[in-house]
Amino acid sequence: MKLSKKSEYGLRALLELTLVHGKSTLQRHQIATRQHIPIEFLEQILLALKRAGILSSRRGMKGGYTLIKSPGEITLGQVIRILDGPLAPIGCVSKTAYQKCGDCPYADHAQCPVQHVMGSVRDAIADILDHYTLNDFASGHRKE
Amino acid sequence: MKLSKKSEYGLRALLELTLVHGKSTLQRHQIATRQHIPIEFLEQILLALKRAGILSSRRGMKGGYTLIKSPGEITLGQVIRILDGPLAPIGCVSKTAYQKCGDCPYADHAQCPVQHVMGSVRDAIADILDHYTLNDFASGHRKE
DNA sequence: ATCATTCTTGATTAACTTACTCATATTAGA
DNA sequence: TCTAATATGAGTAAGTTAATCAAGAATGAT
Repeated sequence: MKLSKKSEYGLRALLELTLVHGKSTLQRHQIATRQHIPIEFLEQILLALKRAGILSSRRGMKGGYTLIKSPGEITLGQVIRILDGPLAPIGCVSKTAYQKCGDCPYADHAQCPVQHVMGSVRDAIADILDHYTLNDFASGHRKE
Repeated sequence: MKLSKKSEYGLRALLELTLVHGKSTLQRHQIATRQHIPIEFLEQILLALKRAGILSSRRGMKGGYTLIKSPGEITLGQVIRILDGPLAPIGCVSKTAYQKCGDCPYADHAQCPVQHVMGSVRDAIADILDHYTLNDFASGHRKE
């Protein structure tokens, strides 16, 4: 049930970008020093987020990274799915990346007790993270 | 956010023991074949659960494993903590195994946005798993 | 007592994942 | 064209997961 460093760093990097959103861009070394993230690892993370359409970048002098969407439209759930994969504790209860469990002894999957509990765990996690935006994150509390 | 095979196997093994609880004991090979679990790996899991005081065992002919407590008193949260460690997504929000995050740039930990969200995720997970007993698990739904 | 059966313990391992690092592009601005 | 920045891909050390193996110790049956 762990959040990887990759996701943690990713969230912290996006936090910095949220704080300056609309005002300026940030370069990787600025993000790295502000959040104590190893710079080369941070780079990979930023590029993954870029490929996923969450931020854009410019090279050369005056280059840097910016959020491409408004921080109110990006949820932590989206970010963690990009960097860590599905939120679900096991593949067979994932809604965004379902995978059937090969060795499950329950022919009728709906009867599997593991699937039953883990389904509710997944829903509880997703309910929080898919409604928690970068704005909520930056202000320290969820809106609504 | 993954549940390990170890915990999954552990839960499925305890399910079998719950089904025969009060009636008979089960040997490791019975559990292994009923739930398609590699037998030597299962053994490690059963012994960990034994050391944790959840089940007892007898050697020799007519040996086997039994639940030492009533299935209504054992929660999935307990089992997963034994086999996988804390439920919390990051150490700094664990209530049963707190660990401060060394590189966190927030001097005042209560101000850390990551800690804030992950705290509620932890609570949501624990709220489900710490109230879900082996009885609920075996019958496929939570009591209350 | 002895033997087969079953749990017990500890060591070992192959494959995978995590968290990086490094080298080498490529692009943009001065 | 020189320099500051991002881009890309390969490589790696350490740790975790999911087992496997071998040898020991307790129990019951004969």
